[in-house]
Amino acid sequence: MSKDAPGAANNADDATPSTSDDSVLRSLVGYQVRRADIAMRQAFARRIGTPFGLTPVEFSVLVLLGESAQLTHKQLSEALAVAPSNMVLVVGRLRKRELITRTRNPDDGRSIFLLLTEAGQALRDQARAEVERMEDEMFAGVDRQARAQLLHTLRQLRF
Amino acid sequence: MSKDAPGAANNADDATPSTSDDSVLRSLVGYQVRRADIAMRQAFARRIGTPFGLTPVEFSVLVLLGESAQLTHKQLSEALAVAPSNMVLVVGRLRKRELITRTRNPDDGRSIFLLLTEAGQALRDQARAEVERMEDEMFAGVDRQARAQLLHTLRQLRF
DNA sequence: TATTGTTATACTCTATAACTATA
DNA sequence: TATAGTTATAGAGTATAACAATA
Repeated sequence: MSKDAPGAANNADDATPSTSDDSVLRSLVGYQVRRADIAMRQAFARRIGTPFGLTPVEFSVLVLLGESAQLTHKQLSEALAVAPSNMVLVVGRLRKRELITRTRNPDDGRSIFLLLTEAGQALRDQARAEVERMEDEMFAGVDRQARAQLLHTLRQLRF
Repeated sequence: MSKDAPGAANNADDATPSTSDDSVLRSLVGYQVRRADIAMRQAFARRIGTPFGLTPVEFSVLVLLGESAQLTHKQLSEALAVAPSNMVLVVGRLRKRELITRTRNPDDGRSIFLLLTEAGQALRDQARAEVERMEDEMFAGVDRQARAQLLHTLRQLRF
């Protein structure tokens, strides 16, 4: 089916000897997912991380708070698979930049509602637009149907 | 353009409030790839890492050396996107366990050829079989065509 | 007693700089 | 001078244990 892009065979003294491109690693999903993750995190760092001063997790927190106000540390922690102790640090950084504020939960004194400030909303909008441009460019050669199926298949992963 | 995935509104006292499952994060490839990577690394740790004492990179080194004898540190480093200084540590661990051996390159005294021992080959075969079983299970609900297309699309990523 | 947020800490991965020996 | 391997180290990300406040 897929032509599998064989590429030119390498000469023995070629500068690009047998790499992982030829390997059975190529057919392991775990390997390809890891490579894609590395590539996308590097692109994120260059396109969003440096210009906006946001890590992927910080960006995700802004997006989630932009959709549902009054999430708690715990909810963010679970949604993003970040340990509660580490989420405190993430939220602390965003709070110091006045991108989010806190209000106590009136019904349960243990938890704290987090909320985007206007600056937080503005940064979220800019960053999100840039992320979408970035992904469009990275998948420029891939038709939208294949890209949609990629998302669909990844979501079916059992873990 | 994008319909912004409204989803059902959550009750305030719902046990499953708006998580990333409802979020626009769901439609970002970078986010889904990262989730898949985390899931597959956890599964790898449980199924291969602990029983065989191998990290994903160590496993990949064994696979590459199993296919092309006499690779160098530099070649492994480039193929697996691991810094040369860190590859030294990876190879050092495998060497201490006598899974690989070293022979000097007779044509260039600077580089060193790495080679699987018999124990290294045996471990590689066992680990690789287990990895394939693991992936089959994790993609049990996904037809083989979709799984093949997943690999194909991931490989098309531009970075 | 259990849960939320928090602090402190350790551990792994990754990145960078500098050194050696060979070319 | 350039390259392969190596050492040491610093940083980021992640994981764990313990604690205070609240339920």
